[in-house]
Amino acid sequence: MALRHAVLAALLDEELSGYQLAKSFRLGVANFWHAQPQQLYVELTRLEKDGLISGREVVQESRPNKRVFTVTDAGRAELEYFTAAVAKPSVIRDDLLVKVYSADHVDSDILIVLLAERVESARDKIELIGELLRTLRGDRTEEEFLRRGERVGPYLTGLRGLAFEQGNLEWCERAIAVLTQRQADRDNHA
Amino acid sequence: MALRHAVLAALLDEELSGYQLAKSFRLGVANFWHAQPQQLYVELTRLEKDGLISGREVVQESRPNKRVFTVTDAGRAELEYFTAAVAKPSVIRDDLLVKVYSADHVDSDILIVLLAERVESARDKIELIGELLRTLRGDRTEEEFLRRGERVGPYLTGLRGLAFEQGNLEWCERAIAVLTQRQADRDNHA
DNA sequence: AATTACATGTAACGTGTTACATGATTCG
DNA sequence: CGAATCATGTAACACGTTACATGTAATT
Repeated sequence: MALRHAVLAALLDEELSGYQLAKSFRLGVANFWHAQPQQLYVELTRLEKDGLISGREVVQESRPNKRVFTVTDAGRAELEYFTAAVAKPSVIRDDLLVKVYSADHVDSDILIVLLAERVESARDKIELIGELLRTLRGDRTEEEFLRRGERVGPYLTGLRGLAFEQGNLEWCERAIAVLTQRQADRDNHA
Repeated sequence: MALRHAVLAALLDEELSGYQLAKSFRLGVANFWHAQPQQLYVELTRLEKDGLISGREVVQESRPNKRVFTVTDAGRAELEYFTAAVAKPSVIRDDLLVKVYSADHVDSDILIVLLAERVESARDKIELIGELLRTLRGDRTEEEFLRRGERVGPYLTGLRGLAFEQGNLEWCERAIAVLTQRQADRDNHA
């Protein structure tokens, strides 16, 4: 059981449809849990069947109808139970790092291009999370919000995501510099 | 295909047995790819069957015999092909962050304990990676090593892992401070 | 007119985790 | 004498990804 709790957490403050949930995953939740929209629909079905969330149909005009979900008491209990259990170590999987690990055996040019692309996507992500955080805290300062605001949970995880992407950015730039330098040295030598 | 390339990358510089590979994953590779030892044995079998690595039996006295593996030319080609392909965005999954996301709805005491545990494991990890990096660079300075050393790939990914764990550490401490503060405020109010 | 956003699902397949299974040797 | 290290695997199950499948409405 895994995605299950991420979904429950995402539905705690807001009643969401599968589609909106997917959006929420792309933004906030993605900082610590990835899921394809399709997987979310499957999970929502399961959670409802297990009585941890309950759905209700919302009729819309000029938009397809949708089903929105809220966490039930049983769902809240499940989340509390989950929270009390020991946290498994975090899982990371990153293609790009696999490639960099092989740096001494593969073409550096390609790596530099891929690293530069990652720099760009990190920048975008930083921008996005920045907006999310601004929205959450409104016109309060961060200090003030963290002290008295509602929804510090999402804010804190947002901060982690932000730091992660900044780490990505800095590391990618460093890696590009190193690989470029080595390439220049090698060329001079030849 | 996923773990497959991480294994190939890990076997590039060194001939390793399944057991040693598992160790290598716990240390260096774990910074960007997680795998259970069991999974590695399965993957090694598959890779050998596909001709991407080749194994040879090493007879040992006073230790069980083992099979060590090297990457074949086909394996190297496969890695190069993989490297040239676009990198998928990195995947993160972290139980602890799911819990913190729910911070406004669950017991903070538990969260603080879990965060403190994570601080400890981050410290351990930082220690471990530090040693790994020192081993890799020998008596050279980092600058010097990155410029002229062999095996900069593993070194660079090590640096990323280090920064990641330091980010973890700082963030956990911040989160603990925030949650503690809020709890104190709430108690004073009551 | 085309693209993006809204809206929801199923089926096949690939991947990963956990539990099960075994056994020798070394270190504290 | 018990725990950790060395050493390798299988089987059942859980989880996740990709491809397939469909259709309306708003925006550019």
